[in-house]
Amino acid sequence: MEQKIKNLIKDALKNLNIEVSNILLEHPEDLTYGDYSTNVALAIAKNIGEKPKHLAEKIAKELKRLNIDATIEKFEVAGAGFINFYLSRKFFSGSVEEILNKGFDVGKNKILAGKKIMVEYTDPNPFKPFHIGHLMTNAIGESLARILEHSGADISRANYYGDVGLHVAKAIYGLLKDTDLQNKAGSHNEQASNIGKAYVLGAEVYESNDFAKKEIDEINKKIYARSNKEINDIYDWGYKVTMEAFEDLYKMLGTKFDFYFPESQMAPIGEDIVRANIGKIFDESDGAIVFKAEKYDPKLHTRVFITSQGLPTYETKEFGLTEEKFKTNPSMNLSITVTANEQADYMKVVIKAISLINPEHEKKMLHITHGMMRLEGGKMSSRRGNVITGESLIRDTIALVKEKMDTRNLDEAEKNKIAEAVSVAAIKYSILRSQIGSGIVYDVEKSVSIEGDSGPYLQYSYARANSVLEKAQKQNILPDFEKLPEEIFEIEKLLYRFPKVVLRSSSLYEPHHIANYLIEIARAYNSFYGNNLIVSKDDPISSYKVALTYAFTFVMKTGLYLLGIEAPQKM
RNA sequence: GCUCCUGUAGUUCAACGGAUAGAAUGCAAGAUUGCGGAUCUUGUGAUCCAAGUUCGAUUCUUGGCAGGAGCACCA
Repeated sequence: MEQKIKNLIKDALKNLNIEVSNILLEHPEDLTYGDYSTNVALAIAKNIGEKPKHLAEKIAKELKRLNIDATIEKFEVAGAGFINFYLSRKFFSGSVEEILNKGFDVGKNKILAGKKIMVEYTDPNPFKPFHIGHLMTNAIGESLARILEHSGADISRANYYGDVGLHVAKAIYGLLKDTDLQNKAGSHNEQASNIGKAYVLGAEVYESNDFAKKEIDEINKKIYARSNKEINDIYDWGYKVTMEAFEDLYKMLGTKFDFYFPESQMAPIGEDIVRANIGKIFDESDGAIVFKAEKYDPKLHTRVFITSQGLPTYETKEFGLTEEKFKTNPSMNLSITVTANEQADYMKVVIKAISLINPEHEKKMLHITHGMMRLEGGKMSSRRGNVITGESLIRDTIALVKEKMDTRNLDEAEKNKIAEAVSVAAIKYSILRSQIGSGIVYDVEKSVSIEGDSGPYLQYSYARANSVLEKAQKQNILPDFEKLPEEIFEIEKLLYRFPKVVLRSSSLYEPHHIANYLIEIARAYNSFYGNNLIVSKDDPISSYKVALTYAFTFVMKTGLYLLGIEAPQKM
């Protein structure tokens, strides 16, 4: 449709002997301005030396002479020189029919067809708590992965985790000091939670107590060397249960990773590359191997790649990770890493270094950063340990959802499943509703109690539409396009725009456009629902309203899927 | 001190350089003998400041002010 209108405008301009390479056609924000709008007259008026409005009138006149089919109801000149197009009843019923044909494939496009893209996100470390920052990265990464997939990309999901390092030593120190925390009686979630506590304990004394600090450094060396049986046993157990606990969370959050990259294996790969380039790209400074990025870009800074003690830093490991990613996926077109924005500058330095060694890799790397997730009450730092864990946040949210739920025809298992889906929706929607760059303040109470701008509201709209369809099925009213209403409902004017919203989210790597769009269609559908009796034997257009309801459910469920949110039939 | 990000209704967020700056929530008023009241309808209310570019700036540029993040052996 869009192309059709563009061609029409092009033809009209040609008749006026005007050549324009790029015609901007957009959906006006305000539906009263029509379904499509172009500003060509405004854009070219100056070059041609005419008043925009006058030129718009001329173009409109020319459009009128062209053969326009029945999908366009009318068009008119408005404002400073816009030409607005109003689509017809026929177009909208056709678009609803198209959505029904596509089903859950609605909104798919092929702009990334044939592209292999890896998305790395979440990245929690074994032995450390999975905190709400990980939850945020996961929500964003999973949504991006699904959106890009919907655009035809061949997506793989990757997880990078610190299986060795000081944080492990801190946790093991804690476990050695407080052996109760080694209790293996509970579920792996409970055991992982104890290990998290042990980490907090170790992290605290590392800062405050020099003696403990030395002890932890010793443990760290023993972990690397695997020289102590007791430490090895604790390590193997702790590694296993914390990783298992993460998998439980991923399952609940709807993520399945294809690749796991452990830091311990990335480090030597990176170290080889760094050491091979000392004197060329890397310099020695105070006994450490550093990269002076400011030599190449004044906005960057120097970072240590190998410490004066000879240990590779995170920078070097990232180097190895990049190498490994491209090695395991030779034909990869793009490697996306999602992290919090505190790593933005650090990553720029690393990527700069990579560009000097392997410019091909650098061109295919994209770092997407997001703001902090905060709760009422301020800061959190995983190093200091005063964190809110992802699991506790979900648990608290579930408790609140259960209080609010209408439990009439549900058994306990079903109820739990739905409460879980609603809670995950509440959290994910709070994260994905706004631009990912800036931080969010998450208020558990509000995320579920807010009406009208929340994940649960979207799910509720979907579930209610499903009830309508159930009733229609019972009365044997099937979707049909024979008899059409005269009125064009707002919901119809929004539903056909879904593919364009997906396209936008996908090309800008911004999930929030979909979140905002879903709120719009939920509101429009609820309004339609409130003002119309949809299922009615006596109403000749009931079949069309049922078709419209089906279309809404397809778009809503697909949209929620792209945000990583489940849409239960009932709730 | 330097670098990056963000400043929009009371609050939380939108707006590919375009029209009367959209929603949600809050507040005020109203609807429901129908399909799920976690609903619907109406009203209320905002671009941090100052210059510049442009036919047109919330958007781009510069300078302030305010908040967040980062800046050498942590990740």
